[in-house]
Amino acid sequence: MKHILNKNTQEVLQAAQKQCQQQGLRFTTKRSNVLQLMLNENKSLSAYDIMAEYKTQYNQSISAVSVYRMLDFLIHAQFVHKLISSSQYIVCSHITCHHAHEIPQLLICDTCHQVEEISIGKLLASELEANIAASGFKLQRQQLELHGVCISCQNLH
Amino acid sequence: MKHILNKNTQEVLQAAQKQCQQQGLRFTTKRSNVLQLMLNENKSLSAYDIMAEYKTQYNQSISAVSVYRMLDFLIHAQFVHKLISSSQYIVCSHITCHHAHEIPQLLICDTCHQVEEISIGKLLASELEANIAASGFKLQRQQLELHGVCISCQNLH
DNA sequence: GTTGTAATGTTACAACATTACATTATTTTC
DNA sequence: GAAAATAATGTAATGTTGTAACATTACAAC
Repeated sequence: MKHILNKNTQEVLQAAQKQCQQQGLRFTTKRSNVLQLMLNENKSLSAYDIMAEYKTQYNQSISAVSVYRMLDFLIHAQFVHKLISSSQYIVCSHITCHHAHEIPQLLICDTCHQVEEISIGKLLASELEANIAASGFKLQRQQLELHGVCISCQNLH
Repeated sequence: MKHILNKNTQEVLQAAQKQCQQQGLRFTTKRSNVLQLMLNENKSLSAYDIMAEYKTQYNQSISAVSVYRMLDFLIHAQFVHKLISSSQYIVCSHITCHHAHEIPQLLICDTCHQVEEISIGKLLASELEANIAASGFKLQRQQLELHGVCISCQNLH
């Protein structure tokens, strides 16, 4: 299944703001700045990367704790994914989409840190779940993170 | 597919020793101790857990650095898996098996830290790979980590 | 404007991991 | 078997990621 992906940063920011309004969440300047910063970088970033970039781009110091809190907010609002496997953070590719979010399957390039987000097909998802249910196991986090090298980095050598 | 799983600790240790001999790897006392310790605990452990357990079980202090080095060794020898998502380590369930290792699918219980290792079916694996190959992405780490609650912990409430 | 709640700041620290260099143990070579 | 080479382990310092506890500031509701 192919989705319409994020267009420009402004559009995504406006969509985010609108969604927050509708849900009664505060889309503060700093939260918006962090999201904007992450949209500009086209790759996953650590919390400390974000802290440094914030300082650079907005000429204002921000503490690590604040970054983590803003990331928590953005994750709960479903604007950002945490990559557990690399302790990094990336904007969700589907902020401007309106369909329900499926199990995200994240292809993480270990060379350039770009992340491609594809949704796992319904069939595949149900097979995986059946495979798991056989053990009586109850899934919590539904997110597949797969590490490798993206097509651009393969071509570089 | 169901495999014969590890039997008792002694048997696994002997199998490990034999495999090291065949490959010219040194299965030192401390490496063996660490593996034994991990076999005794029926759950995943952090490097610092292992350090503490080592002290308790062998009445000898060992540094974090050494633990990490021994874990590296055990991982390369394919005796141990690293759970990226929780920064913990667990003995591979297939040390005494002789078939080629398939993509491990690890069901990690977030309550008791027990890990069930099931091998992903060939069909499912090829579907996943096809899904990924469509993006030109080249997989590196082939390990699926799935978090949830195991059947025993569900029954406890 | 006062008050209550949410957001952010500050400080301290916990947990996980690596680097650099020293020392010890084992193997190899002669 | 002694010297040299290599592998394993020890020690100290530090880097990275993340959280806890509490203070302060900003904003919304009344």
